Amino acid sequence: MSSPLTSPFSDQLAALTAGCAQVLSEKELASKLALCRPLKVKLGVDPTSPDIHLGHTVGLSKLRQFQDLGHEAILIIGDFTAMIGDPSGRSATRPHLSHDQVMEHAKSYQDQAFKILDPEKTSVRFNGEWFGKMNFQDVMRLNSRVTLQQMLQREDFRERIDKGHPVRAHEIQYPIMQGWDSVVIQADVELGGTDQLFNILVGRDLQHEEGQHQQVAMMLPILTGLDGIQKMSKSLGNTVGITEAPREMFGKLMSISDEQMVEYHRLLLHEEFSREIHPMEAKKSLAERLTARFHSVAEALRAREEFELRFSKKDLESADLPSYEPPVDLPRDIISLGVDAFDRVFSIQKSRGDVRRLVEGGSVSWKGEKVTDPKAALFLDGGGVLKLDRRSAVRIG
RNA sequence: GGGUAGGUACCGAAGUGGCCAAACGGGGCGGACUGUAAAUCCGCUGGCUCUGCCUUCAGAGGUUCGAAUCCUCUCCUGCCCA
Repeated sequence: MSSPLTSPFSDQLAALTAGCAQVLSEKELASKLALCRPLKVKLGVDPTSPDIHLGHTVGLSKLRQFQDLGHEAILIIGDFTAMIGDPSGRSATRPHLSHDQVMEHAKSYQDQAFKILDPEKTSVRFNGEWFGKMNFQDVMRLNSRVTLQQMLQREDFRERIDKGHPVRAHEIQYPIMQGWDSVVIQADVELGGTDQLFNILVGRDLQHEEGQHQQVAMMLPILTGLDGIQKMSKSLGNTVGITEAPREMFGKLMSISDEQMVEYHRLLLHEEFSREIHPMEAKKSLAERLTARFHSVAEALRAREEFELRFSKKDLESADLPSYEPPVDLPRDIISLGVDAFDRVFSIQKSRGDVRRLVEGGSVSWKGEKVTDPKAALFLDGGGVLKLDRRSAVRIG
């Protein structure tokens, strides 16, 4: 392929806008592309948690696409903005993070982002670089460029005000800061989820104030999390992390609803979901392909086989389960064993009450036999499989 | 600064002296059914040495045989006024 920058800009336009929920505006993007120079394309991430999940990859993939077409990818790590936390799509103030916490997250964030981006061609900028230097006067000057009324147009602020929920003054700084990032790096394009529209438009306003060309806003659809309702977000516990083990990833993807498959195909595989195939087959294929993307084809296939063995055929005996060796001094009653196994093998803290409920609910089995008596003691000699809940089972001995 | 309404479990929301570990709804978890889908049905949803005991109803004291409920002070939030 010849240098992408020499290709007619219209070729790029179609490819770049594909998959976008909204582009403000395509016309502006077209004229920027017509300049036949690498565009500065900005994507901001806030390291509010240490891991990148599939939801993040939607934007990162789009950024990668720009990169591959010869544009300049600028990944903004919002070490300062993360301390505020984007109030987008939230009905409550975010918990405050310390800068140290944020910087810890930032490192792994960056590493994980490079699983998608080309590290050689990515400029990574921390917005603490400029915000850290600002004094109060600078902050006031910046704030004077926007009006309170503008900030309050944001629907989530409005909503909270209407509901009588507090909106703290620092929260309205968030869009201003995100906008200022664009001014500092002189962004030509900013990518973001549709919930970022307001913030990105503030960026345009500020750029205009500063006499810069305004960035094009490219809004990407937001990936729904595993609950099928809310957006994928670590704090909602509905994510698939890109560093998760193959079988975790595969298993989690198998739990999405049929309706979500359309969206997952479109946003993650960039293709239309075919209704021709049996939904379960389609889902397995989806799970396998995505697992392969972050691991390997072989690992993905193995994850699939494991899944089929374990969950479709329910053959726990042959499944590759983590082994568990209970401490010698641990009582052999089902509750004690369960609590200890959850803790040691899965790093899940369960109370004795939790495990008791699992037992009473009929979830626990030992060597294929249900154990429903919370007082039952297991005779472990000879070993066997201890199933704890839907997803957790261990092999003893 | 003044007035006023509030702060209950993951969330929403009852309860206003004992029958309150706290109704109800949502969410979550488990089971049945399945395709780890959806829908539906059933159970569970503070901790424990579990027919009982312990810690919870913003926080600290107090009244009382007994408090989420009454009193005092403190902290926090909304709304109205300034």
